[in-house]
Order: sequence, then structure tokens, then C-alpha cells
Amino acid sequence: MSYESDDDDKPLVFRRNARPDTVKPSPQPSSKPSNEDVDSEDDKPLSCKISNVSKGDTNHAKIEPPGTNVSPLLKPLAKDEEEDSDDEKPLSLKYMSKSKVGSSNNHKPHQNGSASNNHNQVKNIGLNKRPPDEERSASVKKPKLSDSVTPVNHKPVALKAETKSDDDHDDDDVPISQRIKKQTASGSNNPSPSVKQKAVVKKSSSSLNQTNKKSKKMMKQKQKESKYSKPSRMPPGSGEGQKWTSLVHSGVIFPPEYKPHGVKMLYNGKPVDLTPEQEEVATMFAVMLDTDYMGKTQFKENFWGDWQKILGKNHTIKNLDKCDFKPIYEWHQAEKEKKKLMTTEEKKAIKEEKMKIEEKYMWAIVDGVKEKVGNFRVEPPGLFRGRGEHPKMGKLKKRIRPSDITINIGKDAPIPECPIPGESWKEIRHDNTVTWLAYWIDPINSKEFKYVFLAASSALKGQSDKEKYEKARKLKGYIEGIRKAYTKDFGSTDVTKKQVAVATYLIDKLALRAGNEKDDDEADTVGCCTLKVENVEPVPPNTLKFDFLGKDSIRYQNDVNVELPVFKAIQQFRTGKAGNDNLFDKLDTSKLNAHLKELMPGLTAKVFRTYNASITLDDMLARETKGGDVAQNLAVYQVANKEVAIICNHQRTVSKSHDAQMTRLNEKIDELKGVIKELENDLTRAKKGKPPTQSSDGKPKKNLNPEALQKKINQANEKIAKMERDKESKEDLKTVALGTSKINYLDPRITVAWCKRHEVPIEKLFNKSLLAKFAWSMDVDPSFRF
DNA sequence: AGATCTACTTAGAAGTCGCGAT
DNA sequence: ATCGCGACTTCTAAGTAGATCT
Repeated sequence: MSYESDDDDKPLVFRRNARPDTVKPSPQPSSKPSNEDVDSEDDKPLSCKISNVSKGDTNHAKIEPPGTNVSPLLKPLAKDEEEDSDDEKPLSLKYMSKSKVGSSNNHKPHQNGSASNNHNQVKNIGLNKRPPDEERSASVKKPKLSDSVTPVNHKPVALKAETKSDDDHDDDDVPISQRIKKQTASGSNNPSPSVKQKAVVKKSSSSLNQTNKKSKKMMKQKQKESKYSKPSRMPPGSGEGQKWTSLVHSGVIFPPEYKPHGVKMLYNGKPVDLTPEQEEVATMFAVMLDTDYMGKTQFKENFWGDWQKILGKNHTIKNLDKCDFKPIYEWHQAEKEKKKLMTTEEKKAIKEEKMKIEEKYMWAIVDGVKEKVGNFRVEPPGLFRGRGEHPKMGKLKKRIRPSDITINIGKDAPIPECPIPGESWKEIRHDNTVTWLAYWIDPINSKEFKYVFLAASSALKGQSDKEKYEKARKLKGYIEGIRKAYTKDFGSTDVTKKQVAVATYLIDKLALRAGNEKDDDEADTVGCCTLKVENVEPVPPNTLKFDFLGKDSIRYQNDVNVELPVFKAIQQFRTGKAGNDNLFDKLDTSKLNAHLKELMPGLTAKVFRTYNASITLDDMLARETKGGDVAQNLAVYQVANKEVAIICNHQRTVSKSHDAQMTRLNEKIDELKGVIKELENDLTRAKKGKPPTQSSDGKPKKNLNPEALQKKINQANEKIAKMERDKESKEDLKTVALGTSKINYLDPRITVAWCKRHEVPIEKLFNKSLLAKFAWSMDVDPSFRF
């Protein structure tokens, strides 16, 4: 079957030929034949197309012909569908198994951040429901509510025992569902005061300090939004962009001060004295001696530039080439070795010591719920490790001090004690419209910030994750119309319109990223809107050869047959331009996104990636699951996961030992084959009543009966078969990173529901971290489809 | 209308852990 | 007991995108 009609399309040469090839040292053989056959249909999700094509099936990279897609949800979402997720269920049903109502000790903050279901859980009294998805974060950017800056002069109040209340190891696990539920929607009476805290957590005066200007703006946005958002269930008291009501945490922890080792490097073959500061930077370089950065001139130049500043004008060291960092490198290796050789107990003790110090920084209390903090450790100084050909690689990333750090915390919360005596924070804010706990200016690029956020397991993150997937699901209801619309615009005489149409097509079909503009002081990578003429080569009659460096300087290479109008359009956009001119000269991401928003509220380019990834998984699982055993089902899942990873171009560098590992596998297989031969020989003899032959090493063999021998042979054969499978999948996945899509693109509810339907334990697919991150999805109905 | 600022998600690599094979 | 490997965790770079400024 397949497609409609005309043969303007040839076999779609849609191969991801050389997957790997980053600019990095991951030289790759290219061209891997990609996967399985799937018969072609035009309205299949992307994934299927890709696989089709790889085999050279006839196919048409056509845009969804209207009406061919069978999905019942292919229409602008009806209200009920939009909300079907589970927001409309009575609360009691939604999270039932997890929350316990009423309890003795609701004065304790709930603790979050662990995957396990703890049955000792306390349920906060408040039956408040978290406000519905869209209202909470969604599209509207809110006015700053507070921003009230507290001058740094304050007596620090230590947040001590409160975070680590007596038993925080066992209340570690409030399921997120419970937390979410608790997140007050009827906000004003914060139901979960953590009484144990010294600084009582109160609701903060949310929207008090808006400026007039800001409120006006807000109104405007509200109007716009109201077209599509659910009626607000927000209580009057809570502000639009409010992310939390109370926030308590302990700030951040700093890396230890530099301890000079005194190992002397050589200059011109002679040892040189360095001050601790100079030595510190030299050591940063020395420990990178065995990385690929050493082969990069840019890296060394940048390092030298920054180090020279620290060495000073008249220093003996005048030329990096005459420096020998080996002694320091070797010292460092020895230190590592020492560490490795420590006994388990020693290691354990050290770890525990560290834990003890860090414990209080690990947690924040958000609206009375104890949540894990994601990155409470300030980044240590080092040399900047930019990816690809980053112009700033090798530059010194200076040490961050408390005076660089801005803390965001609840108005009523104690201000975290500065962990370095005698120093103090740069600034304290009380901004409840943002989720960050602290930030500092990126020392490499002063235009950028480094933030401290809550961990992925937090309710705040979980909520926005869920919103992301709900938005992607909403796209399902619009996609048909959108495809129709851009297909129509391929022929537009308005060049801008035409470019928007083609760009949208690429984003939809190839899951390209939006492609924001980049500065000159960043690696030269592109996304859809920033594609250069030289990145897309049209090969008649209708093939486009893509080759560019995308995010993280990962190479994207793909040959794809497209509809003729797209092909022609690309040719047109290229004419009269140089190779490094922009392909889409009338376009940037904000124009593109502005256009997308007209098609669907809240729609942006990145939603297509989420949508295509999730719909592909859902579709493939549905089609390929054949009701086998758990192992077979897991294999099905992995194939689907891999498909998604390929669509999204999630790559990893081939491990250094990959080849060696393959060789070893082959050797083992050969060895087994030899064993089988011998066994077969013995079997023949045994059948004739003869004793087995001498084994090669001369040891006597047991005289086995034919049945036993046959059994051994079968076992060995099975083992070989398994090893062959392992080999294949290993080779197959050597450059494919499965994790990224699981973490960021695949709606966990698809996985959870599928597991429920096919009796696959969810733990086989989600590790502890993922279970914690996706706690919000665990109670999904088994019939859930994306 | 573009530039800049801000906040947040997405990404691969490096580091660590733990388990099975030897 | 040791090794080797994959799984998982940590780290931080590099994206997207909305808001605000000029």
C-alpha cells in the first residue's frame, strides 16, 4: 500500500547516513543501514517514514494528506479532550493510591526527591488542588512581583535542623502526586506550615508590588490567554506568575579553597617556582593533558592568554611550548590512584563526612514541601570546556565567591548563612515569580547566568514537565491543519510566508531545532532558522542533503526526499547567495514562533520535537507490541526508543573500548563454536557407544549420555544466539544515545500506561531518577494514549 | 524591529558505582 | 579478589523562548 499516486517521488533516500561525526574526536564510519522495514504510509509519524526510507521503499515525504490520519483526536481539541489527562478527575481518584489523608504529623515538611513510595507518608491536610496546568506557568510571562532586594547586610539565620528534621530519611518520599495535590490552589491559606521550621513559612504577599506598567501588560496578556485557557481556578490572592508562596533553603556550597601541592613543572627543562595562584591554573591545564583539547590551538592560546595574566609580565615562563606540565600531571594521576586504592570503609567515611556537610544544602522547602535542590554546588574554577570549535575553550573559569551570588528566597525565610566566614552574598531577592534559588554571572560569558534550581523530582519541575507534554498532545489536534496550511504556503508568492512554510515543514518532518541567532563568541552551530546555504544541498530531482553542526556541535547528516515544491523553494532561497549566507533570510525564531502561535496557542518550534518523539513512541509501541514476554516487550520498547533517538539526532561518542569489546565478543563466539563442534563429535560417538575424544588440554572428559550432550549443545547454541544479538544491538546503538529522549521528549505516561497494559514492571524502563522525575505520571490510566 | 536580558529546558561527557565474569 | 563493563549520577554547556529595552 502506501501512498497516493504520482511518482514524482523516487525512493526516498532518507538515510541518516553518517550518524556520528561530531566535530569532536569521534571519527566515525558513516552510513549505517538503518533499521527495520515498515511499510510506508504517508500519514505515519515521522519515525516510520524514516525507517521506511532507509530501506529505499517507495515513499513520499508528503505532508499529511488531510483526513488520512485515523487518529480520533485529529481535530482541534475539544475541551474535554484537552483536559482528559486527569485534571478533571476528582482528586481522590487521581492520586489515590499514593496519598494518605489526614495524619498525625503534618507539621513536617514533606520531603521530595525520592522515587520510592513510602507508606509512612504524611499527607498535608490541605486538600487544595494545584492549579490547573495552563494557569500556572504556561505561556504568559508574568510581571515581576517582588524583586524586593534586601541589602546584604543581615545577620544570617541558619536554616538548620529544620531541613534535616529528625527523620528526614524516612519521610524522603512523598510521591509527587501528593505534593502536587497539596500545592495550594486556594492559595491563601497555605495548608502546610512546616511547624518545625524556626522561621515560620508563611505565604508571601504575592502580587503586592506590581508596578502599574506591569499590571497593564499583564491584563493584556490575560485577555489574550483567556481565549484558550481554562477558567482560572486561581484564588484571588495568588498572582499570575507566582511559582511559590514560601521558599526556604540554605543557599549554595562552595568548592574548597585551593591547596597547593608544590609539585614543580618544568620550563625549558628546569623546575619553576609558582605562586599558589599560578600553580592552581597550571594544574588545571596539567590535568587536561590527556584530553583532546591539547590538540586544539584555540584551547592553548586561550589558556596561555589567561595564565600569562596571572604569571605577570616578567615571569620566567614566556612560552607555553617550553612548558612541561608532566610532573603535575603525574602527581595528579598518582592522587587519583591513591584514591582508588583506599579501602571501601575509608571511602565510605569520606563520603559520609561530605554528606554531613552537604545535607542541609540538598533540600529546599517549597510551600511546606521538602524538595531536592538540583545543583547546590557552585561550579569550581577550571578551564572552560566548550564543545566543538568554541572560541572560548581553554579560558580560565574563575572561582566564584559568595559576593558573586544572588540568593532568591521567601520573604519570611531565614537568609542562608554564607558558608565562607567573613564574606557575604551579593544580593538577596524575594521573587516568587521565578523558580531559581540562586544565580551568579557566568564567568566565561558575562551576558549569561548560572542558576541553581530545584531537582527534576520536585513538584515545580514535574508540573512544568507535564504542561510541556500536554501542550504537545494539544498539537496533535492541530497538526493536520498546520500541515495543510504550510503545504499550501509552499507555493506562496510572499517569500517570507514561503520561508515560514518551508521552515515549519523541516521542523515538523525532521525534528530540527528552531535555531536561534548566535554570537561570534560561541561555537558556530545552526538550527532550522539559521541554516546556511551550504548546509542544505538540493540534488535533483527532489533530494535535500543536510549536513550541519547542531546543538553541542553534533553533526546532523541526512538525505531526504521532499515534495517538489519544498525542493524548488530551497533552490530558490539559495539562488544568488554565498555558501555561508542564511538560507532563510527573511526568518528568525521569533518570527517563526509568532507565526506558530497563530496556528495554536502556545505553539513554538520545540513543541514539534516533543510531539513527534512522543507520538512516535506511542505509535510504535501500539503497533509493535505483540504480547510476548517481558523481555520481548522490552525489546520492542528499545526499538521504539531508538527510533526516537535517531529522529532527534541524539548521539553519543563511541566508547574507546568499543572495538576491543566487539573483538572479544567475536572471539568468545568462535570459542563457543569450537566447543560445539567438539560436543557434536562426542555426541556422534556417544550414540555409537564410543567414549568422547580427548579434550585438547588432555584432561579426561566425562562420559556423558547423548541426551546430556545434546542439551549442552543446545545451551551453547542459545548462548551464541544471545551473543550475536548483543553484538548486533551493541553495534547498532554505539552512536545512539537513548537516554536523552527518555528524559526530555517521551511523555512518561505513554511508557507507564504501556507497562500497565503489558505487565512490564516500570522499573525495567525507568531508573530511580526517572521514577522520581516522573512521579506525576505514575497513576495514569492504562488506556492512556498520547 | 532588533538587541539584550532573563529564565528555563535540553544535551553529551565525565565520573562513580555496583555487579557478573573470571 | 579483581577486572571490565554498563548503568546511573553529576556536571555544566548549549540550546529555546518570552520579556523588556532601545
